[in-house]
Amino acid sequence: MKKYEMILQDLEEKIKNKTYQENDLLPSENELVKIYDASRATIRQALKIMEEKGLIQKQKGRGSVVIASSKLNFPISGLTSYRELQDSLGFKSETEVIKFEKITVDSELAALTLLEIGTPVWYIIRTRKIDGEAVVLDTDFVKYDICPDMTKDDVAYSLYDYLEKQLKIEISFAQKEITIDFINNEDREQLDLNPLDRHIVSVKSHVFLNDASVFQYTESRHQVDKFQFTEFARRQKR
Amino acid sequence: MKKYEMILQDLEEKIKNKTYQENDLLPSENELVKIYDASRATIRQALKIMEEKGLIQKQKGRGSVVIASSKLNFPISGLTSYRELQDSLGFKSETEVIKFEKITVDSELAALTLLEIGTPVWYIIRTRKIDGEAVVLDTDFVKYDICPDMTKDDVAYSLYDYLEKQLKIEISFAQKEITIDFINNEDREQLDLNPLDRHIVSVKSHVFLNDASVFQYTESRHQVDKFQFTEFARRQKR
DNA sequence: CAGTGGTCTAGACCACAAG
DNA sequence: TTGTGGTCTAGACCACTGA
Repeated sequence: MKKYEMILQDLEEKIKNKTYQENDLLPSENELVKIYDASRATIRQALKIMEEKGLIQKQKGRGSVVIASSKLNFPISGLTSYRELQDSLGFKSETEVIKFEKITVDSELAALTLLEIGTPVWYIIRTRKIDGEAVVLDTDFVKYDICPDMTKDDVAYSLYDYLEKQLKIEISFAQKEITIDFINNEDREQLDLNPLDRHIVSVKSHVFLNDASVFQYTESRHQVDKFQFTEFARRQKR
Repeated sequence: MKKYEMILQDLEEKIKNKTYQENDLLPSENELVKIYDASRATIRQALKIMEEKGLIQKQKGRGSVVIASSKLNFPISGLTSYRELQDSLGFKSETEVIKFEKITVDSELAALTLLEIGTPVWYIIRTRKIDGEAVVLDTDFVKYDICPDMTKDDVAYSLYDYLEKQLKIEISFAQKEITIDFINNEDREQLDLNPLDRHIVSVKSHVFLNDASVFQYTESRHQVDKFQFTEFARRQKR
């Protein structure tokens, strides 16, 4: 393991431990240099990541404050898959695979997915049940060439788990869009919706690999009262 | 201006210019060292920021690819205020200040805002109109001590503009939560809602200063069909 | 004032991608 | 094999904070 990762891990542990408490200052960078026998640049790399994660807030001339994140409810934000989310919250959940087939991108689909016309893709539709109630409808288009041997069972568990852990594919970033759409016939068919509801939350994502190519397009449709999205956001300097 | 900021600005300009086109590789870090007469660490600092902004994707052993962001619709994400959003989209918008008064945080409000009981705060309610239609209802609690001289006119234009540009307050980060709530009486009163709608999008934010203290709590309630949220998210390594 | 984090330099070795 | 980005070092000066 890299040195800055070890330092990072140790500092995170000590924050969980309450060795460093909320609103305390961490040891100064120069002290951390001595503690971990590392250069200041290496220490700063670890601290940078902690700042991005929302664990500390650095202040020039003062030090690094441990952020009172326990006051805040939730992991923090980012690109999180359904299973990870459920695991972290401890809900019982099931996935039903409605459709699992190989198709080819046509012109209409190309505009939606940003994949090129003619690209073979897996076309996957799944419902997600929590406590027996179908609350999420997922539609996925995944580049076939990346994962030709994928099976129905793999996607029933977790698509991301299969791609990242089994195939060691490196997912790099995603562009997401959240909007509120009208409920359509398929939503009614597949989900357990309140008859009075007219709307559904739609989360559309383009997911990219390390080489900056699109490899997946997903739409997740969530029952409105089961939906929650949290984000830790740093203010952009312009 | 700092050296890495100048390099950053120049590279961003050259991407907008199409000097460096989408899916092209930037010059290598060692070439950039020569071009800008800087150390590699300084070059890397500029590139790091570009990667975080979603402008480039770095690849070990290959180089830095310019991301095809023009395929994607929208600025990118982050903590964005209403006026900035409207400016960037070129909509005509008006703000009406419904309430603007000084109150003191009681125990109920303390739990909501994470401010301490007894803290004096500005209590502000505003509606946002686009093309004459009231679509957003904002409720703000802002620490009074930070901005005692604030006026109704300041918040009618833009709260963030006043705090950041006039008072030079440095907003550091925010924790946001998006949920779908039931429409309440105040929503009906203040917003131009479809009578058939039962739900509204609620965006709740705790906003923090550089010293990691809460200084504002905001709830924005958006008419469902006018709401859109986009995010550029990098995959977290665990 | 002393100590902090922010910026910058010049060098080094490594793992990885591509030809 | 060559060149890339990733990691790491040892040093330096600066602007800022708080006593």
